[in-house]
Amino acid sequence: MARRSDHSREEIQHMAVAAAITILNEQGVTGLSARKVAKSIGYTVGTLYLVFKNLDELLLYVNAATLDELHQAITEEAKIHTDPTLSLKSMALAYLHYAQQNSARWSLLFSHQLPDGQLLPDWFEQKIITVFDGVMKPLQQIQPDVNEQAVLQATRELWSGVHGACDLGLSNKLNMGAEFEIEALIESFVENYLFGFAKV
Amino acid sequence: MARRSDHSREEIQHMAVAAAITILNEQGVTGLSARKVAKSIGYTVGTLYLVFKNLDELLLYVNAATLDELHQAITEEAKIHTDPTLSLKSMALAYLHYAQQNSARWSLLFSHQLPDGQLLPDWFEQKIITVFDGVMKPLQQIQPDVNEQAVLQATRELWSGVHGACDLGLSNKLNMGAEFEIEALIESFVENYLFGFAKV
DNA sequence: ACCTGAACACCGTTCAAGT
DNA sequence: ACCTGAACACCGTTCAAGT
Repeated sequence: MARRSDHSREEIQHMAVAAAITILNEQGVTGLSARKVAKSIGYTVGTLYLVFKNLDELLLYVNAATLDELHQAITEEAKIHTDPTLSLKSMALAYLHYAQQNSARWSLLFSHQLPDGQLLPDWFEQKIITVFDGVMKPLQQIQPDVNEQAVLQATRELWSGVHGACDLGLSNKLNMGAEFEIEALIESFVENYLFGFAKV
Repeated sequence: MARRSDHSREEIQHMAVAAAITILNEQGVTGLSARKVAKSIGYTVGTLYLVFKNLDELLLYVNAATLDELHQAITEEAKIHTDPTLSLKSMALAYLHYAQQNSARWSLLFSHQLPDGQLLPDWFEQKIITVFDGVMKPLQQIQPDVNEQAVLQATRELWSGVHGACDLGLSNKLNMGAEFEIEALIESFVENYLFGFAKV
């Protein structure tokens, strides 16, 4: 031991991220720890700190992968429809379904906060922008003459709503009776918001 | 030691909840622990487990107090205006400001999940309903002829949006340029949604 | 009956020491 | 140069023992 060079720095990083995702899926957010990740890739905890600044940095890479998958899940839905309202509705439902099927990863993506008030790195912010861009296009179709700044803001307004509904819905904080379903709520929400957005 | 009876069960519970709130305000969610709460009220950790089933139960009471305060902050705003749209706008802003000023407590309220998939106790669900009731009244004013089921759902649609905007906005996940402000975004969101809600 | 203190099984993070 | 193993300062939770 104590000198192996079985894997490069980058290989260890990738292995760790993959292991973390598996642990998240199997044991949830609270089941994840640096020690478990290290054990699962056959290294000591110390090695993880040779390759990542700390656990937060590892989680950042995990969240980056989640954000990429989320983006893919949403935009795949968008291609099917030519009507922008239908596109946005099915994108919203795709967002919900991704959250339902990957609840631990989805919840880590939004609950994880860097310490102090450290800002997210630029390449991570870029990924967020890319997701919003996918939502923005159908909105531009609906209101082609409005200035870009307004569409940018509307994108965030609409997506905040979809996100909030998924978040509260999946954590049972909407007090939904059996009477109404989260899918129907999200569809109706998108409809109502878009009607207001199209009013100008 | 080992037999004091300085305080009743209920007194220790209240002291613990108050201490937890102070720690949350001073050290944030990650700074809170059962051991710190115990130390701060002058008891051993073990005593906490005589009075609460576990840490989750203590946090539930902390969250109940937060929910009460949130409700009060929101409904105080509602009384000032007679116009329902203005009421809902200022309620949304009151929600945002409470979240900004009590970020640790607000974030615990929504991030805390009971283990397994245990359901929230009835008295806690009742508090959630009470908050939604405050939002529901102005919506009923806007659409007095629509059935209650629809207004119930619209309440959740609207409030999910406000919640999502606060959540993403305060955790810097909206990728807001300096160009637009979270307050303006929330006001515009409420306007757009209500326009769609009033369309029927 | 009430409370403690120590124990158990975990954490994240660091770093001297080994090869 | 790369990795380990042990240490440090923390966790939540339990429970025999003390008064």
